[in-house]
Amino acid sequence: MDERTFLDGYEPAQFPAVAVTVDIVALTIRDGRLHVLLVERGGHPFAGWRALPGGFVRDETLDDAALRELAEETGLRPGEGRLDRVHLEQLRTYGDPGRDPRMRVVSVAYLAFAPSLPDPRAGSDAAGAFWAPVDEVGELAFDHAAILADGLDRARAKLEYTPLATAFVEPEFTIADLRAVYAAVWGEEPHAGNFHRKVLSVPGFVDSTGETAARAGERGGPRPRLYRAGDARLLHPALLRPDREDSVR
Amino acid sequence: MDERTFLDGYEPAQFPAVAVTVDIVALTIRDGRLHVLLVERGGHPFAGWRALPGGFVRDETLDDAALRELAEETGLRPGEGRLDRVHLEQLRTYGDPGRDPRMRVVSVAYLAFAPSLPDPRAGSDAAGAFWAPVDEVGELAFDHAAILADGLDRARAKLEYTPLATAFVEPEFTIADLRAVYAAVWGEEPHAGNFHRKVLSVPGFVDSTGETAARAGERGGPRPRLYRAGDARLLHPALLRPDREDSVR
DNA sequence: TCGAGTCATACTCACTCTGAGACGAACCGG
DNA sequence: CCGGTTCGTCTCAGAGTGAGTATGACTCGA
Repeated sequence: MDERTFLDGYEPAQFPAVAVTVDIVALTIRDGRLHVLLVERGGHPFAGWRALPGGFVRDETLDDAALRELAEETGLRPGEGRLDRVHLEQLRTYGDPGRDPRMRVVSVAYLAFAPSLPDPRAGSDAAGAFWAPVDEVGELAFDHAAILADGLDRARAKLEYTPLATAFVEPEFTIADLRAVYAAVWGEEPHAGNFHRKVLSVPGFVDSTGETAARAGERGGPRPRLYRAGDARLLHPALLRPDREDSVR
Repeated sequence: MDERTFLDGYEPAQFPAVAVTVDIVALTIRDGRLHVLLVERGGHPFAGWRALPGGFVRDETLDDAALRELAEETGLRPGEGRLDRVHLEQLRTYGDPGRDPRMRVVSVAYLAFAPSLPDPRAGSDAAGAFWAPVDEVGELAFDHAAILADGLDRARAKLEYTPLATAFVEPEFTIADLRAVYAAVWGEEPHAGNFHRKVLSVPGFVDSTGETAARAGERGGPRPRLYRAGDARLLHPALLRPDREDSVR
């Protein structure tokens, strides 16, 4: 029997019934604080609980499913306006039996980073979607609290060695804008002078536009220079976090 | 309707039919070269091709499924002998429609690191399993070449900032053993003196046993000291690879 | 219009980490 | 016993680091 004949007669039947979903950890910065996109669940199970946005995978790639769900929950369309500037990457897959009481559900979690997006309008699966500060999230449905924690860990780590921070700011930004991203995600303010020196010394992190902001900050100071994201994919040398003593355990 | 009533009447039916599998990128070092565990496929599709070991997920966690598949393909049992020293971590999930011609298959890939394991005996799903040097792998079935490439990238990167290298060596090892791991995975020999200094200066990377190897190497030299893996989970400072100019693109 | 406060940017300084090389002693095979 | 190899240590110059200071451009409110 050759491969053609085999495939024509193939009967996809005796594998366990499993549903595959995507869940999104969408992060943005509003008012200097890190926020995550949540939905309030309308139906069982966990009716009324907060949860990460997500849904079943259709006849599409996993990446496309994540982008579609993100678009549905925020009310924006892929490629429309600000949504095409979103950075999306696969985080991890969660598939413990029993994580969903209905049936076996394997969920591919995605991590999304975006400049401040408008307030979302409700999608079809959710009674409502909204941005919540990550330090005021509280309990979440399913194992979503663990997924969010993994997403935050990943985001904090990737700020160190990738130009990820540029995904949180407008296309033209100042060094201070970038510093505010690090402060919000890491929860501590980097030393302004050293941060400035390091960002400019890493090849390909930022490109100067030659322009200067039209106005200074609200509280004064000189008008800062404007930069665009460079073409680096990895920061070399990295911008390491101030000493964390969590290296051992 | 409360949640109990909802769940009792829940009918898992109208989600798309998807199969979930695990695929394993199992790496080890033999004769100073990095090897990956492969199987030769017995049945269609890709009959006769080489592939990564893997199989369907049963009523078990994804991690357990990966461990079970690894045990089946190597002929070792979990917890038996050397297999309990294997380091196993989730790599990434691959789910493009069409990656398997039979049906929609979402595959959760795992990365395994082990000290040199005995030659495997064939599992049930595979006509045979064997270790192949990673630089002589050639074409693989499905999208397994891409999975392997992602796994190698991850392994090379994790050597820098985690004590992963200790998973490739015996419980008691010399600094030179460790250096050989870095040389095999990175493809270049680190500077012996500097490597020695850095390994010993990173807190928690290795602990001295106080012992000395019974014999020196085949080609002479003093008898090296023996070490055990320390309790660090992250290396601080990291052992960075010699300059790679792939940071930009 | 003026003064106090804020901030971008540049610079200094002491310290640490790094790569490259050198060296002596221990140990191998022949 | 000898030549060659390796372990472990040391040195040195250069790069990167955190912490602090300095200057002048800008804000707001008096």
